[in-house]
Amino acid sequence: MRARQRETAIRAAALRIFRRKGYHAASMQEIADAVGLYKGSLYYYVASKEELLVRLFEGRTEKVLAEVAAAASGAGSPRERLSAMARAYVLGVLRNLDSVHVYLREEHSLPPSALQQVHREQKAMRDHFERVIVEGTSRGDFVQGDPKLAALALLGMCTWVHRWYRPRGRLTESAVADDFAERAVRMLSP
Amino acid sequence: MRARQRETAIRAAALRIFRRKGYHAASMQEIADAVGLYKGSLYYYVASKEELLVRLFEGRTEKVLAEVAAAASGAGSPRERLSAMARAYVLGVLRNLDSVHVYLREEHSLPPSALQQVHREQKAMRDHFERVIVEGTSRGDFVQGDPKLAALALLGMCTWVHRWYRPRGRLTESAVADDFAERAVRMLSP
DNA sequence: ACTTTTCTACCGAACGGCCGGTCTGATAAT
DNA sequence: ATTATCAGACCGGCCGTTCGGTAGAAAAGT
Repeated sequence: MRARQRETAIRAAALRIFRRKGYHAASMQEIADAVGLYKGSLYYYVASKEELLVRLFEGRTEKVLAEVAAAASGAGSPRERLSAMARAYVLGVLRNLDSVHVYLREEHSLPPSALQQVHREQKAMRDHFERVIVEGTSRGDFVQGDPKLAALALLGMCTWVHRWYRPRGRLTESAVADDFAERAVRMLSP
Repeated sequence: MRARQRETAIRAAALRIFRRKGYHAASMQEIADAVGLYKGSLYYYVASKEELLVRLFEGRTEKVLAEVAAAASGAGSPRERLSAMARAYVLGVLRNLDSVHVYLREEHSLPPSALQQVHREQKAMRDHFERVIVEGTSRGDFVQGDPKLAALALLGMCTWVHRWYRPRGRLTESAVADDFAERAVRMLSP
């Protein structure tokens, strides 16, 4: 009931503020102000500032990781699958800009165990791409080359959209995702 | 004389520490410890923590910006020039990993005027790439497409190397730069 | 040659302020 | 009456910053 909404509101405010100012520069007071509470009252919902940050990381990559995994092991040629993966990934980034910013920027403000989890997720994402790239290369669909480097190049290109995309700008999320999916495939095609 | 060395040492320590912990999480005490001074003594060399950060940004992009500009307006086909630009850019990133990390991560810890300067530099870099891409496209060397998006994709891919490159790892700086230069061209080739 | 002053580089204590976090008594809802 | 929720004062601690002081070298005066 009300408590649930509060908790959601607190998390949402924290995410917004952490993105804008960074975790360390943000104060619990600001978050409290944003949800209309006094600082002390936050601790009814949250054990600590750090725990709040950790919670913001939890489950954030689940959805896009699942989508990319599905595209990776779906039907179609490696080219088609890679395109779908890139598209899903870019859309995942664009639809969660605040999360992505915090996820990438505050990684090392996390306690060790949470950091490990983040690294596992990132590796899982890389592995999906690498697998499809290897497969496509062995079939001759993709140019020869270091598949690890290829995956990193691709993910870099797609991750970076979070730094320049403006939600109410010239381009829709879909337009960017489509364009980048095409580029991803072309980058690997002979 | 000695003062000069101290100042250099302070900046170097600050850069290292800002990269490892982030600007706000780092304390003047740590920087003082790293150079063997008391934190109060730092203020003999530096007006404030913020000024220290600003100084770390100063002139950081000058060299690579000049190299990329030279490659952009050099001889050769757009393909060759773009390749040289990407190579120069990647090398610039790889050879200044600490600076790049701080540059990208602490951008918005800067006072407004310094932030403006950073944005100008970033725009200048984008413009160089965009110009060559437009030229190559009009000559038919590159595929049709949004040149702004192309530049952003390319720069994203190349900038992202700072997140995964390990100086004493498997790959030399040159190997990565060469590989990425090739990928950059391929991404735009029909 | 010897004394005195000036300057540089640094010390180290202290300061005000804000931080994350705690505590308690009041309030509002049931 | 009981319980869930919150207001607001409060704490210790660390933060960036200031500042009076000083050792020692260099420069100037005699």
